[in-house]
This record gives sequence, C-alpha cells and structure tokens, in this order.
Amino acid sequence: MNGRFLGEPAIADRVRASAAELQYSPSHLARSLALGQTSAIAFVVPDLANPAFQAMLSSLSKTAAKDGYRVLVADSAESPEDEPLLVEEIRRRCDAIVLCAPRMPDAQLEALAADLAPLVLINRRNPEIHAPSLSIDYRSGIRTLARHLHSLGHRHLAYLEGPATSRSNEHRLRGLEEFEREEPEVRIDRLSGGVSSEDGHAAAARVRESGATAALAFNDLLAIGLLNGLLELGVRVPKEVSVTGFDDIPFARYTSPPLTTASVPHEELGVQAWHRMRALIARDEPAEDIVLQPRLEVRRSTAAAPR
Amino acid sequence: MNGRFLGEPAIADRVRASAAELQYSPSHLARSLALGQTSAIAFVVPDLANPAFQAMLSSLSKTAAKDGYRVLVADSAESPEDEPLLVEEIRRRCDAIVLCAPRMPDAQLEALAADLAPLVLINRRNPEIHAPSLSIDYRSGIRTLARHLHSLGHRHLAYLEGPATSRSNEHRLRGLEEFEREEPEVRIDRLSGGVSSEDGHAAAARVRESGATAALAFNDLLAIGLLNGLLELGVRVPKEVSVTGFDDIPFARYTSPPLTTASVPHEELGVQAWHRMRALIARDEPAEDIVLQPRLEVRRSTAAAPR
DNA sequence: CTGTTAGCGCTTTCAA
DNA sequence: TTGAAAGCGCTAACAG
Repeated sequence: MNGRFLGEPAIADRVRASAAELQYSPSHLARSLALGQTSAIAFVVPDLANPAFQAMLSSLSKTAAKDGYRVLVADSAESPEDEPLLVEEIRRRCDAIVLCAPRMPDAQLEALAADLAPLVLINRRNPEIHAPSLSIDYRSGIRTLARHLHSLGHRHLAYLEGPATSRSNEHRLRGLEEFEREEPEVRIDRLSGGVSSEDGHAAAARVRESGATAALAFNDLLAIGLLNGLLELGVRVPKEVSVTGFDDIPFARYTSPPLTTASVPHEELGVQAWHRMRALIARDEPAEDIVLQPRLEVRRSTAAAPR
Repeated sequence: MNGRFLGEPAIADRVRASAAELQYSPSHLARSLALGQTSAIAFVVPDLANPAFQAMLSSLSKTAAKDGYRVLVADSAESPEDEPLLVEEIRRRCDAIVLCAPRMPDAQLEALAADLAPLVLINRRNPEIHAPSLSIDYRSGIRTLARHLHSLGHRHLAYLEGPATSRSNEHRLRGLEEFEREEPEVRIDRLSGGVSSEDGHAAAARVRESGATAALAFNDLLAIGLLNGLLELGVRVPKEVSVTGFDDIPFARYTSPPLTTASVPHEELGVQAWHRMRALIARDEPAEDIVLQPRLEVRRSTAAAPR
C-alpha cells in the first residue's frame, strides 16, 4: 500500500482493489504511533482574533502543508496562568510547537522550554532558551514612528499601551524611553490601552484629555478603534491629533483616514517559522535567529502638529 | 495516573513522584489509539486569510477547547481539485470534520460525505447529505441589500461576483434574480470580482464604466477594495456610487466611508458548529439545521442615487 | 522476494 | 486490591 512494493504489479493492483472494496483507510494514528511522529505541529497564540496572529497562522499552515505537516491551533485567551498547561497539553499531541508571543513569565517559559522542544519562538526572545526565535524590532519600530511624529512638529505624544504581559509592549516602552532621552523636549504620556478596537475606542476620551497632539497605539487594532473614537468625539484626525498604529494589518490602509503604521511582515514570519521548525525536526541546524525591522508606512492619519 | 485509583493514597503519591522524577509524560497518541479517539477535529476552509473564516475558526477553536477538543486547520486555497484529497487526509487524523464553504462539486461532496462522518457543513446545504448544516441566507441577504439600494432610488446596480465555485455566490445571484423579477425596472450588471480586497480594487474601473449608481460586492473584502479603488479614480462614495459588502467583518465599520453590509454572525456559526459536532460525536441527535438571517447594517457607504 | 513477528504506549479485561 | 496480558493498527526488522 505504501507505494514502494517490489513484487508483481498485478498483485499490487489486486490488493489495492480489495482495499477499496473493504473501504480500507489507513489509520494515521497507528502510523504515527509506530513511526513516532505525527506530522503535525502546534501553534499557540494569545488571541486568535488578532489579524496579526491570523496572518502568521495562515502562512504557517500553508507553508507547513507543502511538507505534509498540519497545524493544530490554540488560543490562550491572553491568560498567562493557563498558558503553561495549555502549551504542554497541545505539545504532547504533536511533533513540535510554535509559540507566538507567549504571555507567561520568563521563569516558567525557561522551565518549560526543554520539554517543548522542538520549539520555535515568535516575538519572545530569551537568551536562556535554546530554540530558534523570530522577532520584530518593536523598540526600533516605535522609535521610527515617534521620530516621524517629531519631524512633523509633535512634542506632546501619548502612547496607548498593550497588555501588561506582552513583551512586545515592553519593547515599545523601551523604544519610547530611548526616544525621550534623544529628544528631551518631547513629552510622552503612557495611557492604558488594551488589545482590541473596542479598547482603542474607549481610550479616545483619555487621549483627548491628555492634550497630546499625537497618539501612538500599541497596534493597529487599537489604533483603528482610537481613530473612530476620536472622530466620534469630534476630534479631527490628523488635523488636531495624529494617530499611528503598529503591524500594518491588511485593513490599515483602508481606514478613514488610512493609518500610518509600522509594517510587520507577518506572512514572512510564518514562512520562516516553518523553515526553522523543519530544520529542527530533521535535526539540522536551524538558520540563525532573525529580528525583522518594521517598515514605516506613512499614510494619512499623521500630519503636522497643530500650530 | 488517571485520577481514579482506588488503592492507598500514599502509593499513588509515590507513583506520581517517581513519574515526575522520570519526566514521564503520557503519550496522547498511544492513548488515542487505545481509546479510538483523538479529541481533535478538523476545520477546512477555502481561504484562511479571509476574516470571515478566521472569525469562525477562532470561535470554533475556543468553544471546542472547553470540551477538551483541539482543532486542526487546513486551507484548500480555493482549489476545488485538491479539496477532496486534502479533506480525506486531514479527516483521518482526527475524530470529525467541519467543512466550511467547500468548493468541490456536489457529486464529489456527496460521495465523500459518508466517509467523512461525523461531519458538519457550514455554508453548503445539500439534501442528499446526511450531516448537520449551518448556513446563511445569502439569497435573502443580498435581496435586502438590493432593496435598500432601491429604496434610495438606485435603478442601475452592479454585482461584483465572488469565486465561480462558491455556492454562496450562486445564492446571491439567485437572490438578485428574484429581485429583478420583483422590480423589473431595475438593471443589475454582473461583473467578475474575485475574493480579495485587491480584486475589489481592480474592479473599480469596471464598476465605474458600467454606469451603475450602486455596487453590491460579493463580500466585505471585495467591497473594501472597491471602495478604495473608486476613491482613487475620483469617484465619490456614496455621492456618485453607493457600495455594499457582505459579512460585516470587524473592520467594515471602520472603512472610509463605513461600509453598509449584511451582517453575518460568524462567531455564532463557530459555536453552533461545535454544538452540532459534539452531539454527533456523542451519538446524540444534533440540533436542527439552521439558516441564519443576515442583518442589514446601514452605514455611510450607501446614499440616495444621484439625481 | 515473501510472510511472520515484535513493538510503538496506552486502556481494558481478566486472573491471581 | 494488584498484576499480567491482549489489543488498538501500523512499521520495521527478521527469518524462511
């Protein structure tokens, strides 16, 4: 049945015919047990409703499929507590795991890492962990956005934060601190944001009250909600307040006004994650870790600061 | 180890301690083989990059997780030819399958259905197939949109088609025919559209040339691209041309102008799909098939027809 | 070249 | 109450 039969073709045909007649269908399960591999990998994200993670999943799944691998998905619902159990459970069902932006504390992740191997990490670097890691330079990306706003004359900015457990939020914060050191006359207010467009919408009033002339949102989802909330409050964007996002999700270019953002190649991350994973599974040396640079995408949600 | 041990607690503890020491971790695979169930289901869509399918996946995965089930995803890349093999392969890896908007011909789907059971169908009804089916009344939805445009004075419409293999595209076409019979003075041009925002964008010139005062797009993705393409061509929306979408993806409300659309409860579909599936797996009688009615969501991309 | 067998790691049944 | 054994359906190594 497996194609590499060396006997008489007629016999093979007869066997195949009988198999069809008996409605025989091989058990992938038993095959996996005997072979010791399932040809499936897990992909875990904090929020499957986020287009950025969806884009990675879509490209990871397509890419892995070319090598006969399927992907098992799980959403940790932004819960750092449940994450370790979820991750261990799903890992045991397949051959390997891609952890995307895990929210659990470093210590737990470090403790788990060996058990999880083969493991590929996205958006979470940790020198203690021996696993390929793909990430985005959020620190530099947010600085580029801040510098863009600065060049437009903005001196009072607001940063709408992401989840406190998000490492990439920390990196943005770090980038902002650097920027403040470079441009001491700039003031940046930290405002609590969230993770969804609704959160961004709800933050609009706080942004207006802060008096900032420009708001940097944690990501595009937040920025899109903020944009809308600001408009509803009668605040003109970008005339009165400029807004930036982060990610460049497919819809960022279609908002009103189109969103200035830092563009992240999510599809590329999915492809590269699979390449690293394939190497790991084959016990090859995976390619080097990469830190992708976001690209400034200037659209119409940012403009010169009001007088 | 399985919690229902009847002996001395001290012994159980000692066993557990040894297990931990030996880094014992149960093999889900072997357990599945012995038990004859994997606690995983497959979810197959034509395009994982479509937010409508992503929303279903996200809710299906969350809902199934509550019952200890994981989901294996696959994207058929809109290919009706590869679909049957893909579907059979992934089905054999797990306990059941949810087929979302399959593109393969009816005959093939009917032939496959028995092999695939337990099977839940989304967006594809077929009386020959004995499987729970959840769908959207696209026919009525598009008619509601057309009627909305008609009430605004539009008499020359254009319909931007979806993939030829999409049954839901056919249903929309059917609804439009009904509408034409009801309102004989209305003209509806059929224009080839596609499946992505890029396709919608590319169709903008064709829509303008058609002379229609309103365009109904197959879905929101197409509509958003069309909106943008029209704007780039200097066509004012909705002043000169009204545009409608279908689905009400999360971003439809944030486009410029916000998109009038037929709202489809994708999350609800995911939840209901799991409920049907759970009943099937438990050999219970699944709840009745449902045909959800889209809800007209009037936003600012539609307005009175020009003079 | 063909047919037999052990074993993957679990669950369940049956015997001690 | 505890231990031993059969079997889930496949693969791979081994004799015949």
